[in-house]
Amino acid sequence: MSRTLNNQATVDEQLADRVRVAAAELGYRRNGIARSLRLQRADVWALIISDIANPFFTAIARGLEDLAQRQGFSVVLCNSDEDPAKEANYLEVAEREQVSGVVLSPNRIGSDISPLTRLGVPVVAVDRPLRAPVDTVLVRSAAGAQEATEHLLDVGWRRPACITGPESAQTAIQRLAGYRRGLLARKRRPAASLVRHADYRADRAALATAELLDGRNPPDSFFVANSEMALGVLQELRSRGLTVGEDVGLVAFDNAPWTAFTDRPLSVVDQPAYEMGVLAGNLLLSRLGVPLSDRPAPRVRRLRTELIVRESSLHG
Amino acid sequence: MSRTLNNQATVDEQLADRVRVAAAELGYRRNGIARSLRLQRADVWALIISDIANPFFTAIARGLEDLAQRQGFSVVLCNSDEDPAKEANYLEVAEREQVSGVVLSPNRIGSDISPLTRLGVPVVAVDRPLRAPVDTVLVRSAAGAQEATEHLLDVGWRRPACITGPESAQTAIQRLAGYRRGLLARKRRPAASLVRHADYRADRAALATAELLDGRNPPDSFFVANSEMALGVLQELRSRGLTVGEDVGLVAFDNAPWTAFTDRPLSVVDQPAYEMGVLAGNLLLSRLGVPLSDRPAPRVRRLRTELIVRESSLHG
DNA sequence: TTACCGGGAGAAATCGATTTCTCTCAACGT
DNA sequence: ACGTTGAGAGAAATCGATTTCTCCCGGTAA
Repeated sequence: MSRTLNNQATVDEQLADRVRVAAAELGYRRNGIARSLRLQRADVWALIISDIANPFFTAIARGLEDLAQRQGFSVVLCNSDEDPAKEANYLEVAEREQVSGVVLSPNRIGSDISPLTRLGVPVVAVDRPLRAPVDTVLVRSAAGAQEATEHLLDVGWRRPACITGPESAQTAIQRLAGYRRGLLARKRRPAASLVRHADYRADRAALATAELLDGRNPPDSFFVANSEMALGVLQELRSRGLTVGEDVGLVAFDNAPWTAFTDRPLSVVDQPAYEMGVLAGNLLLSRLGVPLSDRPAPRVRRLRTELIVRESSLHG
Repeated sequence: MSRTLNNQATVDEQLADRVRVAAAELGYRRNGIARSLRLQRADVWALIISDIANPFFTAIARGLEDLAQRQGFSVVLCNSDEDPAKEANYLEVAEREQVSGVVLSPNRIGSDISPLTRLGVPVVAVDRPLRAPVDTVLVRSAAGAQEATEHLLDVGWRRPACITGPESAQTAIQRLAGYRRGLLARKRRPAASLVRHADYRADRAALATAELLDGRNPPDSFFVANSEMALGVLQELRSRGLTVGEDVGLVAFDNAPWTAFTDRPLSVVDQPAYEMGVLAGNLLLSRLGVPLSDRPAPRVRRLRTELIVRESSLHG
């Protein structure tokens, strides 16, 4: 039976046919659980992302899933919701269910994945680094931020501010660093008074914008570290009657679908999220059939962003 | 061992302690696969949604997951991507892995879930009905559309158009029907020339908008059946120099995060997506421990929408 | 004192697909 | 004609947790 259904060469074709016919007639369905138990693995990957409502992560999910599907794997999507406890729970679920691979956007750099690595389950970190030595897919956030900042300066804005994420987030740190480098590359001196850490949410970004604009030496433009915060910035600017791409310059991270449709369309730093998902899947694949001892050293891949200039960064 | 770890009453506490200590020392981790094989079920629910990039569905996912987590279940999220083949594949995966329940937003009313129901795995349909007799969570789309249309008329718009989804989508049909009822309720005669079926995507909605505006008797306002199409409408209006909430009225389905931040903020029909997820989970729960024969007849729950009036529907 | 009852724990069966083992039969070479 | 080889297929072992079966022993009642 097993030999027939898995198309082993040693089975007489005539008998195999009879088996298949009988199986079809009886409505036989193979039990994936029993199969996994015997094979010590499931044809399932887990993708544990930190925010299912963030289009950036859902794009990663699509990339990973399209690849997985082509390779005969299914993807279990889990939402850790930026909550370390939930993340730990899902890592445990992944371990218990013996998925064959895990892609994770870790909440903290120190997230504990040892139960998985101990069992030889390959783990790939995406978007954020992990202290543990695993394959990692990152974005050249700093370079993207630098390019965005230089762009603002190049089109004529003189005092770009930076609204970045929480200090606990690697991506926020990188984007701030890139902003600073952009200023330096254009012979401007970075000023701490032009930098605000928000929490990647719209509300706090709106507050930060207000603060900046009410400061002694207000900025004339903004580099914003993600698209949700850009919404907050836009709101605050509008409430003051300021138009982006005219009175104020704006570039934000993330090429969310709606960014092309706001008034004015947003200039954005596009992260190759879909490709990140595909790449993470390929890294997983490259370790799947391979015994622990033969596995290559962990690799870190850094993908380039692309600056998409629309209208919000135009200089009036 | 099993008795200890599952806290059976019949185990001597002292022995149980020794077992637990030993288990901890050896780094014992229970094999969820073997457990599922024996118990003939996994503590996993599958949620098969049709578009992971749609905030409406991710909100359903959050609701379902929060409930599941409280009940000790994990949620496997699968993305059918409006593709019947993918949907069928994931239904099969769910069957093979013997998940204990499935929540599905079916691509077609005729989607075949018989393999699951035959095994006694409860299925709940969300957002869209299924011909098969299962618990279903729907939105009172028609009522929401009617309310939105009446609102447009009540604030002074005289010729609202309707841009709805494809004719194959139940939700699109419902929303169109609601639009018609709204007109009739205010003594207006629905005109086919003011109705367009787009495909729930921005591009086609932009085209439809252009068509309507270029018609002989153009509309002065729009009821749009989802938020992504609203993006397309906004784009087309802006390219013609028309401002919503001033020159043109607009109400759209879906309270997406960005709708509050566009210029002007969009008046929307808010669907209780999170609650739908919770409700679907509760329907699943109510059937889980119950033998097939004792199960209640399938129930259909219809949730109310809420009209959120912002500025895009204001009459100039 | 003997018979019975019941708690507790070790041993064995169970779940279903896969893999390994073993046996049969036929073909081939010497 | 006999021994060897190998293909093919049925039987049995395997994966690991749970559940059932069995047995032992202490306590209680007759």
